[in-house]
Amino acid sequence: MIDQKLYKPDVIEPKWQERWEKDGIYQSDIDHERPKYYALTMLPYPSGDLHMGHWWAMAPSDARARYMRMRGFNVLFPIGFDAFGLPAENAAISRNIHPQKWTYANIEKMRKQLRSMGSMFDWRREAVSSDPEYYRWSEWFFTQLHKHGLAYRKKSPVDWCPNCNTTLAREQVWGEDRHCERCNTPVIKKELKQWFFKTTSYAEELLDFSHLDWPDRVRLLQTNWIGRSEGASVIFRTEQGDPLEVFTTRPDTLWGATFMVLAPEHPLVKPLTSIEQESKVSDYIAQTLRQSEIQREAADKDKTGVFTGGYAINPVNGKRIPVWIADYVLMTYGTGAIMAVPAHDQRDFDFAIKFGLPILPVIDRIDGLTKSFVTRKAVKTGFAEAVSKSGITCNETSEGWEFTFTAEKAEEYIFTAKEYVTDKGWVEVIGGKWAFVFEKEIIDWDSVESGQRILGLCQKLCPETKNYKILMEMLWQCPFYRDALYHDAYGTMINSESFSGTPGDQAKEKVIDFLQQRGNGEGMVNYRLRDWLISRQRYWGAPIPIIYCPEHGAVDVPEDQLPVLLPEDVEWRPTGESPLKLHPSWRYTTCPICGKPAERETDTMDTFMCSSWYHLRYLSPHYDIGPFDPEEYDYWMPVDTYTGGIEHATMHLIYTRFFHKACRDMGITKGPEPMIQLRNQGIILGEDSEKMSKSRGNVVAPDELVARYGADTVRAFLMFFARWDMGAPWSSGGIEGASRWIRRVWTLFQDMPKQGNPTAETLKNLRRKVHQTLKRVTHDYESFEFNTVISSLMELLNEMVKAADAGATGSAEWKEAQELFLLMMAPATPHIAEELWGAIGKPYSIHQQPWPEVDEEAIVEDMITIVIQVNGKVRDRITAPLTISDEETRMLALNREGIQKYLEGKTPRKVIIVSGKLVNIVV
RNA sequence: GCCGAAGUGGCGGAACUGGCAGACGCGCACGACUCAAAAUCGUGUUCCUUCGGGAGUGAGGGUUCAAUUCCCUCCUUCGGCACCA
Repeated sequence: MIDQKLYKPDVIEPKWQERWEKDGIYQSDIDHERPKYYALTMLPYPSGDLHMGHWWAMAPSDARARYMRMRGFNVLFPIGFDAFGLPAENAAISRNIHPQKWTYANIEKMRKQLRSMGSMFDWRREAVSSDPEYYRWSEWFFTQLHKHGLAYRKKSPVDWCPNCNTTLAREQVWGEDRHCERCNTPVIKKELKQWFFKTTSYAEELLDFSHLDWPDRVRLLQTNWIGRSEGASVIFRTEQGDPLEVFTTRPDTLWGATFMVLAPEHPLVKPLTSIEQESKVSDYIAQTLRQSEIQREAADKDKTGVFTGGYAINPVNGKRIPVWIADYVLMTYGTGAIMAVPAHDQRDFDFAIKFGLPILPVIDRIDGLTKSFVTRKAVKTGFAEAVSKSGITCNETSEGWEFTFTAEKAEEYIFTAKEYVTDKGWVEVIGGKWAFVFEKEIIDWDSVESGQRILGLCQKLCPETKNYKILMEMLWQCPFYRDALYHDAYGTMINSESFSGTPGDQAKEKVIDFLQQRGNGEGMVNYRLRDWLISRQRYWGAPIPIIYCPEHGAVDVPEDQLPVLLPEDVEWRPTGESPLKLHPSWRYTTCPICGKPAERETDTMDTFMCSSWYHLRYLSPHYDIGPFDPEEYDYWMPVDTYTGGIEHATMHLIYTRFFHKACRDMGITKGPEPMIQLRNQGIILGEDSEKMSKSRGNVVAPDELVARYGADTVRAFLMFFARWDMGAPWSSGGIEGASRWIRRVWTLFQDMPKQGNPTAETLKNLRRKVHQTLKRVTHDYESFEFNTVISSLMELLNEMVKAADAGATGSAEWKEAQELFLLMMAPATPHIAEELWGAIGKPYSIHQQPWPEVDEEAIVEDMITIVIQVNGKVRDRITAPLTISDEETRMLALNREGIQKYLEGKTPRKVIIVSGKLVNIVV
């Protein structure tokens, strides 16, 4: 008897796990009588140990899947392993274990650990991406994409990790020093011929989230990642006649394009480079490449660049403009070339000032800010006074006068300036109007040429300005002007021939029409998103099923020959070459078309390929006439709830959406999206608030906790101790609270019913609390607020303990309370719930019971507390029946003794009554 | 620099739609049980206080009878992007 009273998770947990497994209560099969629910948690990588992060991700997801099951859904909650990838291969190199052996041993260990969690995984549907029966279909998908023109091969510079000896996707390169995602080694560049998937073909559709219930945060991350920008492609020509295409978001500034900048890697750099500039250009290219190897990003932001010696023709005005190269133009974005509009782009402005390139404003300022700085020798006495008559005030400094006014005043100002200007200087107007007033003439600065003429005149009058190459450089020296020289807002076009005067809101559109008519360009949308590089120079991945034939090129391995199996006997040399390249018999084969000698592709696929469709393989992991059984697909897909870490927002979650859409267009899948609802959990940090890692020694091992407290306690604590979507640093002390709670529950259910005479009120209150809790818990499971599920159950337990003390244990209300309590805790702590469910004489299994219904009537409080405030401060409370009217409330409140003293005999100015809640008396 | 999220007791966190801030738990203190300790149970626990009250949700302002909640400015932390044409 005493034994029975002790809570022994190490006994009851394995007992129930075995029973559930034996009875197959978590096997999910097609059942058209019940609504389906596909709950999916992101598949783990078999690193060898199930860590706290896995539990944190999976246990609450499991609880919710269980809850949905009790709600009457036919729930599929599968699991599997993302079993290809680098760590296995690194282990092979460093510890001389075959990746396969390492991986499968890890999987075996993790299966055990996962089972100890007591989750409702349907293990019959487990899929392992490194099984030939799995990667056969990864290869098959590649073939399909290739056939439909969505997979292609191109030579391109790739990021290369010298430590992992592999290509890295852009997404796998992190930080300012551009280090490898996995091992933190700084990456270098390498040119390789690689396979890509055309994710960019789906860029526009990927921006449409209208079918998805996904967190705003993820949608925003994806939107930024895809990086759509609207503008135009404009075709310039080099002087030699080669077309030079640029992408610009500001076609309205075309007349201000005073030079061009190409990425150093741009193919036209060579033909454009003049003999004189050749060495400088090649030096610069070399320097850029070297820098990118080290820390190009971290380098100071000072613009660097070199003139090629070549020129291009601006298609709108036929102007001949110099072509430069600079590292701030990236070959990987747009066309790798830009038209530089220094007056309206910060980077171009900095570049032009630094290298003395012409700057011409072509967009009017919307704020009209106009400035003029006048030196003493430039004007006759009385100038400031004369100007002040126009209502323009000035700030006098030791060197002269600073005038700030609006564009409307400019003409009047210039008129006055003309009267007062001397032959020793000039008066300039900049910002809302660009003009220089000399004694002999007024020159509008409306073209590059007039700018140069003005500068020439200034240099004659003021020899100190001799060093300036361009007018803007001279103005830039004056700090007073800085905020008026450059802007990037849309505004009325100026200095743009017949387009001058076009309002800012129409400018872009009109210029694009004009370009289109003349065949010089067109409206265009550009994306930051790039195609997905899937080639990996590694062994432990799904082989890319391609054979290179000298005659027929890249030929797909025929479907009936899939999978291309990984050879098991490979040699490990950390040379950077895939071990597949070193394998003599595997590599050489014959062409499927002509039968002549040919070579296999030796690269394998990125593991994101495997994880892009695992949710489909779960449906029928052993199906061998297709990647999945269409019948299963039609029943289960799409995934209803997908849970996992936010860190996959821009990689996995974009790839899997792309994959689904591409497959849809190939007739393989259906519907717009693969996963309808997405919820992200936060991250569990170490107790020191740092990321858990072996090197920091702050890793919390779930196995130890399970051994000490039991899985139910660990599950309950994980659900309770922090907001699931936020995560938090681990708190080792806190688990005691969950443990205590579990044991108190156990104790309460072990106690024999006491004799007692509970009052009707006690029983009513108990029932009310039970149903209030049910309402809350139901809501919280629905909305992934797991911490308050547990805290509500803790509150209920406290109430039940009180009710038991008040003698309620023999009542029907008590019985109901016990039942509902167990049903509510069942998803969170499945083992103890099952055990106690049996103990109170209910039939096995609690996990096959329906979720209870809230009795709304039982929830209603009959007596309510109304707060009485005076001037917004709580001064008193009254208890009143629920049915109390506002007028009664008012009278009651005003007549309270405790309130009278705050009123000091004064009549309240206003009394606000919130029915049944609060009275606020304003005095 | 740009975009986004968060900031509440000693700690994790709670608070529905603008209506009693601090639920629940940890920790701590005191008490009961015990030879003793652990466990368990009970009581208390935002701060200040002259014990009347007063202050208080990162800081400052605003709207309102009433603000953790709405608006503006700023600070800090975290995440993402970053010469994106």
